[in-house]
Amino acid sequence: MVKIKIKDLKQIERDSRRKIILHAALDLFAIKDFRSVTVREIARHAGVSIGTIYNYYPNLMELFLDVFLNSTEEITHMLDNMSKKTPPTLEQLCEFYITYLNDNMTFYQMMSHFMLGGELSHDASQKLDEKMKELMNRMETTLLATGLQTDSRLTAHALFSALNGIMISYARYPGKSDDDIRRHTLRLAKIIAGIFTTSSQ
Amino acid sequence: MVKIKIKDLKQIERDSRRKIILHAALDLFAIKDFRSVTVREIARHAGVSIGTIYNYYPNLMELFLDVFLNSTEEITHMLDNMSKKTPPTLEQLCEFYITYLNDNMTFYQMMSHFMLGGELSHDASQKLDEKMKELMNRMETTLLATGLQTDSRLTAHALFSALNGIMISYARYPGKSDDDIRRHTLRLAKIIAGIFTTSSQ
Amino acid sequence: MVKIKIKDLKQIERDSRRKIILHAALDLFAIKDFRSVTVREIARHAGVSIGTIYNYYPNLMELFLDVFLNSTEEITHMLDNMSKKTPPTLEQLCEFYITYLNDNMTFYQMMSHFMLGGELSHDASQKLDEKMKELMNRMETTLLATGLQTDSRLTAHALFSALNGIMISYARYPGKSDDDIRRHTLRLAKIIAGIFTTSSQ
Amino acid sequence: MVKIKIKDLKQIERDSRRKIILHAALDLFAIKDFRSVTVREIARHAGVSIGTIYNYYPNLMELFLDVFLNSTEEITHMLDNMSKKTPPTLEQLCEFYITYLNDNMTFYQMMSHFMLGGELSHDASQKLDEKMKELMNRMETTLLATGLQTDSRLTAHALFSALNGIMISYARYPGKSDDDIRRHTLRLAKIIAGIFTTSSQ
DNA sequence: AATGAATGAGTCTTCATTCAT
DNA sequence: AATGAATGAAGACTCATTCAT
Repeated sequence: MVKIKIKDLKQIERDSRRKIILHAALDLFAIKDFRSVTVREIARHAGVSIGTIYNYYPNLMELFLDVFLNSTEEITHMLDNMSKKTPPTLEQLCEFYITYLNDNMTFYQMMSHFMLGGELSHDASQKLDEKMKELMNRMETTLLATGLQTDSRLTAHALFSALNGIMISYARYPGKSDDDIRRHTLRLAKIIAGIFTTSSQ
Repeated sequence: MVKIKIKDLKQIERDSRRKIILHAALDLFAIKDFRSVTVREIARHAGVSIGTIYNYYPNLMELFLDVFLNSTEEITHMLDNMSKKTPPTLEQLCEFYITYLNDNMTFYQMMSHFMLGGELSHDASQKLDEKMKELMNRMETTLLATGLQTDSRLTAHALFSALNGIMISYARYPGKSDDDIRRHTLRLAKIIAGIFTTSSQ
Repeated sequence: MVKIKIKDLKQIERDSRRKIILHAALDLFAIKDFRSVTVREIARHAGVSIGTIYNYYPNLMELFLDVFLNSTEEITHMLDNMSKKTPPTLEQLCEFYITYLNDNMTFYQMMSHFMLGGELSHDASQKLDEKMKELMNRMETTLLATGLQTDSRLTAHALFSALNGIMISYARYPGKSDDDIRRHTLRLAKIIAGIFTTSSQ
Repeated sequence: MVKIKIKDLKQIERDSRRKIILHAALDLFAIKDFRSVTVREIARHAGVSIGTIYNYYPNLMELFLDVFLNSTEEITHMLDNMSKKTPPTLEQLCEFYITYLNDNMTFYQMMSHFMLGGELSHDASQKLDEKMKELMNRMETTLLATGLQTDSRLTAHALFSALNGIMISYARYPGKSDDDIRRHTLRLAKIIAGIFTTSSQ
């Protein structure tokens, strides 16, 4: 009994330290491109040693992936919370997602990175796909609620694609402020929502 | 008279060597992630010295950008050629673009890179935007031909976003062959085309 | 208690390794111009990796500066040791300094480098000036002991200048052996000493 | 007859182009450390091609040396012109030389470079020594006029050394303006002049 | 004589990862 | 479990000089 408790405590401690590292990384991504963040920086920012980082992650990529997966989870949770009161309309879903992307550019950069070039271990790949599927489920649910009759899964993919694509087109617009970009990408999100809604009905 | 000819010849030679370098790079991108291609590799592959690379480009990024801009131009040209006979339908346009992306994954990776994190010089940024606009023009034209009445520019952006987004979602699908991915992304392209067509009419 | 000791030991080890690097550099300077010594050479000569060099110095220049500052300190210490028995006469001081310069040509080259073109960080600049002042103090003391009444600081500067200048004029004399140069510069040192002595009294 | 004239004209043209290159280099040295000036820069600034530079100088070092020797000659000429009216006092000589050094820091940097590390060809070395001797002659003459009886050559060397040394001590004084440095080095020059005068009499 | 593109050896520096303590 | 010094492969880029035209 006592043993189990200690074990649990240890696990809790381990988890919390892991979270500290995670958030240290996240903090840094807010101020610079994640590809240029170094282990040393993360260690210093987290107040731990470099070696400790490697006690929690086999390599940097896995840490980055963990940050990404956590964001994906966060999005899913937030969507679920939204749904508790009233299921969101397609437009609300799109707005929410684009707002999240604007607030977390790193999330989008990482998605690009992992979905395209990322050399992921089989295990990591598995986890990634799982989280993505959960996110896709929420999109499909909303699409179905909108009245979509056929190909709901494919259409969810198309919607997901469309929303992600918005950032690629507008995240970097020369001479525009962050606010301009936010406003513009939201407008595009509404258009996408409108098109998918019309065509669903 | 002779002088002018010599000058021209020099320019031609310069252009052709530039192209050799460009294609050497392109070749390498076919077998490995462009971010991991080195100057040395490109030089060796092009049959020139490292120094020569820097005689044509101030740095690696500019070379990469040139490769990207050339691809963008190529797409635009191909679209224009298609249009000469019969203006393409929206579905044809989408199919064409996704096919191109499947054949040139590097193009998509570069787009991600430059549109998101790429530290471009003002000059480079300018060129990039210009080429993107030209591509957007073609999309808008097709959308208008489909019967779209309002917000044609914004809708073109939305379409462009949606198509680009397809790759992010499916370029890397665990355990799927290139052919599977091609088939799948094309199916998504058709769905997107369908949705945009329906909503335009 | 034990902890403190371990800490101390670590510091000692760190200092000693730093010294190893320092002396490896110094060794190399004896056989070739310090501006042409590479990190690789120093690393190999010190028996450490290149990375280790950068663990101790942020860049090559700082290492070079450290070598220079150590020499300056060495001179100051040697002068202090000389003074313990009997304060040196002006002539002895001049002889000693010129002898040191002959034995350590790199010291003089570095002085030229850092005092003229060296792009030093503010911090480095500070350290440099501090050490130079300490050296100047010794010169001033000896001048005062010689009977100088006025402008002792300025005169110390003038003396320092004059001695340094000797090397610029004679370190490289075509067709002369090291011994010839040593003899010649020492003769000039004596003349300088004589002039400053006469004029002080 | 005609042939000779053409030959002469060619020589004149050659000389004038050489001078253009020389002054282009000199111009650049005014704005940046001579060690960081590249052949390309000089060529561009002179309005000639890189190849042309190498038609006039076997390598960069020789060009730098030429710049240096020209400066030395200039100093000698200026001293001779001063002497035409009234032979300068020792103080005037010192003031003049230090003023020149302040106005032409590159001259001093080059002197350091060539006298210390410069890998000069035998021929170049010869030329260098010759010019230096001529400069030394002027110093000796003035010293003799001041009343110096013995060791005039050695004392001239000592004087030369002392003056040169002034710059090494003060060319880089942290937080001082160019004007401050000029004033300070001139003050030191006067002290040197005073000391050498007193001791000569 | 003038040109300037081509050359490529050689430089400093970075940084993920390891492993002895 | 935590530490952080050591490692060293690898990269982009420079620039004096050459030489075919």
